[in-house]
Amino acid sequence: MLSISLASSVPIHDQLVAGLRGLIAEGKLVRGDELPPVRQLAADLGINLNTVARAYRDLTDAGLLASVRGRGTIVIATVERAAGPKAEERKRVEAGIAAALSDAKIAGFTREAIEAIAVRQIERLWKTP
Amino acid sequence: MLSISLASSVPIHDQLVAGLRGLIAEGKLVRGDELPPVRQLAADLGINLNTVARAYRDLTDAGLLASVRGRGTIVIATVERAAGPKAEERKRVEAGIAAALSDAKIAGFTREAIEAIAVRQIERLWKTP
DNA sequence: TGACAATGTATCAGAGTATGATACATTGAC
DNA sequence: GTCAATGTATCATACTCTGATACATTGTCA
Repeated sequence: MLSISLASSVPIHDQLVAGLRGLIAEGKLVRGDELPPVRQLAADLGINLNTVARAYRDLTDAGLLASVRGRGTIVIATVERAAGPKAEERKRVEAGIAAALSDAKIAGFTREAIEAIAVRQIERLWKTP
Repeated sequence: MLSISLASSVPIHDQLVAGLRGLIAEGKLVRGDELPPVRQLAADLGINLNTVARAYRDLTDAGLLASVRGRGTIVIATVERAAGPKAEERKRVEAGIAAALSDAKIAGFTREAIEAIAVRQIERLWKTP
């Protein structure tokens, strides 16, 4: 369900955060779901338990997860929020998309190719099943 | 023309690389343009010249810039490439877009909002003036 | 009720990276 | 040919990532 790359320059815990955020965004993890214990996930991925704990803590601080010592970690994020995104979040999101698209442009992607990729991913994330 | 955030967790030289890639992708920097000397750009941004040099070197290694000792640094990237993007680049680009969109989804963006943002940015980058 | 397993958290160490201060090498102009 | 301008190399310091290990909390079950 989750995969990481030890060769990548992006920190492992950031890869985990991105992966878990992706699962939540896709709806594969919903409010109330239990996450695997840090030791189990760490063993499955061949990394240290502290690295998984770091990712859990980051997402807990971000308000997406909740951890209780002795019990475990669950998802508390709800994708549909009552209030819309804040200005700060909008800025961050736009910057992230701009960086990805700039990269695509320089890499030689045509407008049609990048539009296809974007549309497909948006449909995958925002589809109403 | 370029701005950085010292408070951000992303390294300064990576911010510079992203910013310069963005300028190249937008066409504000084209093949042959001279970049400011590392000392000048460093002074303008209030950072060390090594940090700017690092960004220049990264982009030189990526084939976007060319530096000559004593002369300066110029842009050699051409946005329109003869060959299409490689599979590895496609994977990287898709991962970047997926991360940005997942972030947007969890932040509460609606499909319409994120589509508008994506379309606007794609048009800005790929417009044919 | 008490012992124990399961789970998250804290502490510390080693390796790597980012940033900066400083010195060096190369180019071109006068 | 000297000198200013520019990129590059070297070294130091602080910070971060990852991991090894120990601790604290929760719940179960005999």
